[in-house]
Amino acid sequence: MGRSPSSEENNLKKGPWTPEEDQKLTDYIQKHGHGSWRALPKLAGLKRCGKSCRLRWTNYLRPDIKRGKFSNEEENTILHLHSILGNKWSAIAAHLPGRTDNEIKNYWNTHLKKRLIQMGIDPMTHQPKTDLFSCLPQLIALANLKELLEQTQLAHNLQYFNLLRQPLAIAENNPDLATALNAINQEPDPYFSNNSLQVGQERVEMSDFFSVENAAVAIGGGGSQPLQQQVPFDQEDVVQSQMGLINDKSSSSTWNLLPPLMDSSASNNTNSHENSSTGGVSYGGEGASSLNWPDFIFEESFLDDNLSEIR
DNA sequence: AAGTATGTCAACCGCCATCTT
DNA sequence: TAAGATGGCGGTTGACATACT
Repeated sequence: MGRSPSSEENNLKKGPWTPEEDQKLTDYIQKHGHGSWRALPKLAGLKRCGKSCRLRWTNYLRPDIKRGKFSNEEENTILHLHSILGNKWSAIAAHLPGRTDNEIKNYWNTHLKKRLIQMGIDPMTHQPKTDLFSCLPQLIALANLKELLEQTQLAHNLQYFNLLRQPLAIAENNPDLATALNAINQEPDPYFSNNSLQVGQERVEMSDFFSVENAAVAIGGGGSQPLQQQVPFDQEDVVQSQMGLINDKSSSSTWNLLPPLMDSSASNNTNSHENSSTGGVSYGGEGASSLNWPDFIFEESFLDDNLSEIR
């Protein structure tokens, strides 16, 4: 293990390759193959480390390297594979004949990544970015609620609420439950008694509340709305919203996880050739303003990830 | 025309996995 | 089995080109 001695330690050359060096390296490899990269520089008459030679050959001098602009198909392949593989540039390069991992990595960092960011898509997850700032009030409210739950054992007390809301009718037909209820009611409870509930330092009368939602407001949901309406308790609703299946602003979920959809009627005319060449998928730049989300958002992997969470 | 900002990409660095002894 | 050697990978840097003021 351990790293090999640096170039400076061995008085080896660094920096850009000269045409003469390129020629020496190419000539040697074409004659003898690269063999051991460590031994190669000496045999080829180069004052470079083996690693530098390997890099120069694999990324630049190799005869099968395709140079020039990436095609739309290549871009789409990179985007698709990156959504599956992440920053596995060599694995992605394996699917793009003639392209090197370094080239793909550079292209990703200088073009594709920026484009996704502009589209409001997280370049790492390939999913629409959540806007933390717009969610801040809800997040703070949730944090407050969590703290209160821990402090007052509210969760424990909510069980009493639920029992008190429904039990008698059920218990009539269920002797075991009736017995259990009796047992519970005989135990003095520090938080709930005499139809009132201890919430932090305050005692709240049960008659003020008929639902858990109202209780949530009372303990500092932070707004005029019931907390249930401020946070996406319905996970499926959120996922559907993420996938663009719900565009109804009156939906109970107020977390808008998608960046605003844009009207593409104008750009459709000017970029129809690009879209047609990419199977209707437009990844950004001038083609980014599509009314619909790019197809890769709806790919199986994306859907599976999200749907599995709510299963 | 000159200076500055920004973009691009070849090359390097350091880490890790695998191979060899 | 341990330790060194080697190749490969991903992140980062810095020189150069281009755009902007």
